[in-house]
Amino acid sequence: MEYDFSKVEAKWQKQWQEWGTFAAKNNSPKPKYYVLDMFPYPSGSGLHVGHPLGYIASDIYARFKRHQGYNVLHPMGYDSYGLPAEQYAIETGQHPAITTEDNIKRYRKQLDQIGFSFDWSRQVKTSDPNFYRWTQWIFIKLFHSWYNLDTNKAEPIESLIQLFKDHGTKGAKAYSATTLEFTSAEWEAFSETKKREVLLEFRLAYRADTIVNWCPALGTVLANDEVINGKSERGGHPVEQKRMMQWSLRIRAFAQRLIDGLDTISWSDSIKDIQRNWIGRSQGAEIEFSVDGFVDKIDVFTTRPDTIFGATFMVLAPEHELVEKITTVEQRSQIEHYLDFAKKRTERERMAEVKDVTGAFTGAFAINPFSGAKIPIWISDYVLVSYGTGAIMAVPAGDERDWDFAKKFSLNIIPIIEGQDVEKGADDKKEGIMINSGFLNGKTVQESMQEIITECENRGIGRGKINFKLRDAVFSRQRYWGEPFPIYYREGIPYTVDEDKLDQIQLPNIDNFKPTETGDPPLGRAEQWNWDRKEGKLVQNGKGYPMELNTMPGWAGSNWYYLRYMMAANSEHRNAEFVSKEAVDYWGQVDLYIGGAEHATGHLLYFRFITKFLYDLGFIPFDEPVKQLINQGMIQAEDGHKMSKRYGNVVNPDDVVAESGADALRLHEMFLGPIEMHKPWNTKGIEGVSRFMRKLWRLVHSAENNFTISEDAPNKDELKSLHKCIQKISEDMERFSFNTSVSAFMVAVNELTDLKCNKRSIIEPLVILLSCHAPHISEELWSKLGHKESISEVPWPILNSAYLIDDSVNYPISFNGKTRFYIELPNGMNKQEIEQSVMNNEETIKWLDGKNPKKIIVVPNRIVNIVA
RNA sequence: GCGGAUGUGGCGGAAUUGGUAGACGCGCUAGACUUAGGAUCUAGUGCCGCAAGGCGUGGGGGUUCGAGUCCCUUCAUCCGCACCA
Repeated sequence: MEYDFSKVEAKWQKQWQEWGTFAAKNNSPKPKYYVLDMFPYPSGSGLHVGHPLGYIASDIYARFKRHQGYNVLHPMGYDSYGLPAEQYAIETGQHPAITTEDNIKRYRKQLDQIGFSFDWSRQVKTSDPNFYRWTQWIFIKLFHSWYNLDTNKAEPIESLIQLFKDHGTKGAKAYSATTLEFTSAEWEAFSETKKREVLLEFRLAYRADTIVNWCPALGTVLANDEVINGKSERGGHPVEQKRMMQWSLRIRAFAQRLIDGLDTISWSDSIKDIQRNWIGRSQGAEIEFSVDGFVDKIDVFTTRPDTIFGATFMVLAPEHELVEKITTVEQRSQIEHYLDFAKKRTERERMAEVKDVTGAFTGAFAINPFSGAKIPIWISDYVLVSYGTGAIMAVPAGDERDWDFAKKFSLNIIPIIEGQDVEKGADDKKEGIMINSGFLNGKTVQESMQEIITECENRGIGRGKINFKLRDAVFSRQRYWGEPFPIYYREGIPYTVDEDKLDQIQLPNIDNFKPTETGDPPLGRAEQWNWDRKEGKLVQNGKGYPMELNTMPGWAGSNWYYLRYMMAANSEHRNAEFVSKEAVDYWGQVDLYIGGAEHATGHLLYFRFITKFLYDLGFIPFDEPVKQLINQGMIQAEDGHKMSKRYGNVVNPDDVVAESGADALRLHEMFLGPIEMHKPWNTKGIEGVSRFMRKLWRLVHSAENNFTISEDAPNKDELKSLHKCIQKISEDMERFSFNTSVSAFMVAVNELTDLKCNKRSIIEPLVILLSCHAPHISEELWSKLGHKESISEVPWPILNSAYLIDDSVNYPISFNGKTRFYIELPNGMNKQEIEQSVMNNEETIKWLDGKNPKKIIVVPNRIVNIVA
């Protein structure tokens, strides 16, 4: 046997562990670099060959940065709370804590044998009480905070209470979903309970009766990003809309900052666009319409206030609060019929039947505040209660949906921009000259847009307004395997457990993970799940105050886990703070984050939000978690399908490592293609990288497998091969082009094999270059070369570009852009000299065939093109 | 419908600023060594053609001495959002 990878790899993995080679130090004179992976959910099926792709890439980069002299933080952990473990528990009765621990052991074993340079001493598990007490602590901070629109940041709730005391609601520009008005005297007169109720409207973690995604099969509510096409992300079960009392996080308050922050970070355009789209900012105006015969007004949101003279009817969402009130006796049965229809229609049906216009007339009329016209008020489910005001002014000349609606129900269509043909369809272009629009006639669309808003403001019936699609994040789940809320209830009002008592609020042990017979979440089965305030501990049910029965969603822990890694395992503050000031000041933002793009609207949005929140409160010195993000592509199965147990096409990295070794797996995964692309696995192809490593091994081993190294001085060709490789690998590292570096290694070893080069001065730097991709064989050769320390912190080889320059250049000679032959010319000739040599060449004369060239283009060191 | 990405040999892919298209690897063909080889080595391998030569980066057009690369247009595939007023 030539190179015994299994022995060598096991040896170095053990050695690194003994040496503590990859432990990051929290006090180091070196510059810091933080390379983070998205930590895995430890599922029962273990890792397949696609999972380590991003980990290999980040590991290569982390190792590269160590060679460059950085103090690198490269941690790993487990996102160990979540649905699958609990589903498994319901099916088998196995406690999720046990299965999760088993899965973690298996993951660790799988990860270890790939040779990652993780600092395992900093490992986090989101289901570990020492971790989740800080997830609970952040929740408490959210609960006790509000969003100040004056300072444009989150602040402790005490400052809002002070403003209410001093000035009532007049004093505070506070973000809230509702509009409340009271004076300071009224505030002071409120009961304690009333005050708490009012504050709940402003807290960043709040409990409210809202329409949520309810998944009956999973028995829990889900956040918007956990619902894909009307089905649950986990399990693919149907999801319905339901009104329920739930905890939410007021992420909407941060919508604008979440958009603005994208300009400050290097993430892919596609992820940024997905987030912008999801946040869904749109600029327009909110305008008030009065209802004929009622004192009530209807607010509408529109992005085209300029078209208001063309608003010939109005449409309310079926759930709009005024529908009941304004419906006339004659129209009552029709409206009730439609409400019934709309209620029964599922989200999926509604989405599938977009083309099919439906609606009903309330019998009521609104007054167009500008044209003065009486316009009919309809209801239809194409208007969504959750967006804008749940009501629109319909301008059929300018909006396709309004046009379809008007056509279907024979409603009036008035052209408002010159040249519109309202018989053919709607025209939504923002250009042209206004007509039929009173004082706007003759003005451009752009002018009118601003004028109408100004006029609305003057008349007190409207104002400019920005709307967001982003909805607050539903934060409670009717599940067991998650963080318990540090919340108890007095008279139905939520109170937080004191921060210093959080060690008491651990997930209680139960043995049945289904909802209770009364429909409560599984925590309803816990025997001691009431809070004794005075003693500061959990007590038997029936005593004290009842605790919250919901748990937090799967993504609660990943909101902030990257900060916890900064705390060294032996830090004295570890149990006193979620992260120490020294640690977060030193490590700062994550410099490089690698993970899947599927988290674009979930984790990657939520943890930006929580980062901004913690920044506002002064706990951390930055408001974006990650400077640079890379989304690795998926490795598909060889048949082009997604790798999945269902198709039986899963390739297990354990098998690959057993058969070809960890270095081969690492090199092969990188060699498959660019890190961000999806690409199929190729079982045969791994032979190529294995051959490459054997070839490298043979370069410095005799036929009898004895290590042989020459101390001779290198020649020009050998130096050129090496320095070409230094240049290529260094450039590839900076642009994360790990596939091309593998080919550069192969080129170098092929060339050195041809040159029969086993010289120390060439092999040593080459092994350093390779050590990021294939650390085991590199470490072995490094030690054979006589070094006692690990290769991992040896300085990166320095490029000398003088070695790259050749004595001569082989010029392709092309005629009209087509290469015909080559001429070898000495390096350093100027344009005239090159042209002279080419024109005197007999091949050139032959190809010119007596003609005079019209033009000769000489690009030194590149090409000569003759235009004949 | 809106937004984003990707199209290059039999396959994965390379070509960083417009300058030798197909690096590197897989596969395939032939040969060497071998009792044997899924080991190793040598040579070859974009397509058509005996050759000279011609054609080639999804399709069509353009700019340029020169285009995979820039511009216009079109098609296909994948991903995200979707009656968002």
